[in-house]
Amino acid sequence: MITADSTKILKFLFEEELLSEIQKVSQLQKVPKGEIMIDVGEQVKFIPILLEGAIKIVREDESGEEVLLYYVEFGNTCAMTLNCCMENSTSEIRAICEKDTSIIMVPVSFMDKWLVNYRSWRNFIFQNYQDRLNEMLKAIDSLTFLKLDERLRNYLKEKSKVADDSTLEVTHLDIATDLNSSRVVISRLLKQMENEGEVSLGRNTLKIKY
Amino acid sequence: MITADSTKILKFLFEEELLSEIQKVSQLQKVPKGEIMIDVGEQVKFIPILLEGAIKIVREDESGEEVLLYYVEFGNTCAMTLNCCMENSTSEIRAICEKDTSIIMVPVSFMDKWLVNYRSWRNFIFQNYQDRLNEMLKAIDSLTFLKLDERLRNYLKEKSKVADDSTLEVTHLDIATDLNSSRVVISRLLKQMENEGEVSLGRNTLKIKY
DNA sequence: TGGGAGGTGTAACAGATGTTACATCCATAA
DNA sequence: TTATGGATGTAACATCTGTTACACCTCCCA
Repeated sequence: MITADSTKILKFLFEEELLSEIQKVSQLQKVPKGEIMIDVGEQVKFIPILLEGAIKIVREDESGEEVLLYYVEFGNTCAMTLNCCMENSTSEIRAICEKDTSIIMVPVSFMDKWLVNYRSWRNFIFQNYQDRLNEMLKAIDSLTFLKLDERLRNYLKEKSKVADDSTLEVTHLDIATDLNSSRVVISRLLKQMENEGEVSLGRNTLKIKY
Repeated sequence: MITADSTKILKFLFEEELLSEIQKVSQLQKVPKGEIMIDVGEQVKFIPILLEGAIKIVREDESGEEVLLYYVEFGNTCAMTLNCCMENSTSEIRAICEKDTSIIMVPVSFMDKWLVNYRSWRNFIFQNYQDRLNEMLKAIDSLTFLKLDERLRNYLKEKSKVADDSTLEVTHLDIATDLNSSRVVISRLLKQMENEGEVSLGRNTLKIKY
């Protein structure tokens, strides 16, 4: 059970009746920046809907190497998670809070009933699957067709969009991890970009200039 | 309208009543090996369900470079296509017949009604979204974490599984295109694999030894 | 206040992949 | 039969990315 106020900002997504159902059965969770919300191998029994903040979704292989897949923002859910909560399998991805975040947790048991009863719920679920497929496609494009310098540019642009700030608080190592590269390589490329006037660099910060 | 026989082999997926609805409203299409079924930028107004054969799904960038995403086989549909037929957008991918193929084309207008009325249809659609997301994840893993020689091995294994034959009819250029690499590089790696006894090479053919 | 941990800069080198160039081989159409 | 185009083999080289090593800086805590 959560307050009606919490769900009100989702009224552009769901009809009144569904909103009050959501409100009745869900829990509100606040997760601070940097915290791992869902980790690889965990069971998930809730459908998370993002009220505020942003979550970054990361893939990890057996040897512990990572790569950033995409961000989930306000009003969306993570289809990769739907995946595992419907199949009763474990998470293939890690979800990390990029900002302080509030999410509504809907028990997965309502999924099917709402699909039948609410068109808006069907739309929501499908829209999310489609958005996630498109994000994955973008990730594949980037990995396949772009060199690291372009991937880096896109990464910084996207990250600054999510942060809504052209100054980012990141280390070169953070970036290297997200791009599955190495710190030295990222430092090299960033220095080049600085020389070209694309960014300015500082300890733990980086400003994108337009 | 198609014959009842055509849909009978899908009875492990759908209940009797839905099967007969499908039969009433669908069209059967046969597409020969090598033909492009759906191309980038095309509108799709049918949900394709594969009865026989296999389809390979390929991503292309603006400059015409390609990469293989995954195969769709018997009893499945292509979620990337669902995507575009539901949103009324155009296809982001190309679908090419890997073998002679029969598909049922279901008009997209039935999608929503069946979602409400048939649990088996809901399961089918969600299972497909999830399978496709997992295939995309596999593609990302491969592109991110593997060197080209391992990607090549996986590619050959997968292709031989789909063909159900350890002898493949392919040129080195075909392979290079699917992996977004270059012919010379693939020839080099294949020659190495031949020297290690992993494959034997011939003109237009390649046999995988175990 | 001194020392350690983590962040950044840079050079030198290694390995993987892509490119160019050219030879040869095979199948088939003229 | 010969000519042509596509397929393959191979060498030499270019480029991108990763690795290792080390210097130096900043911050914070003992």
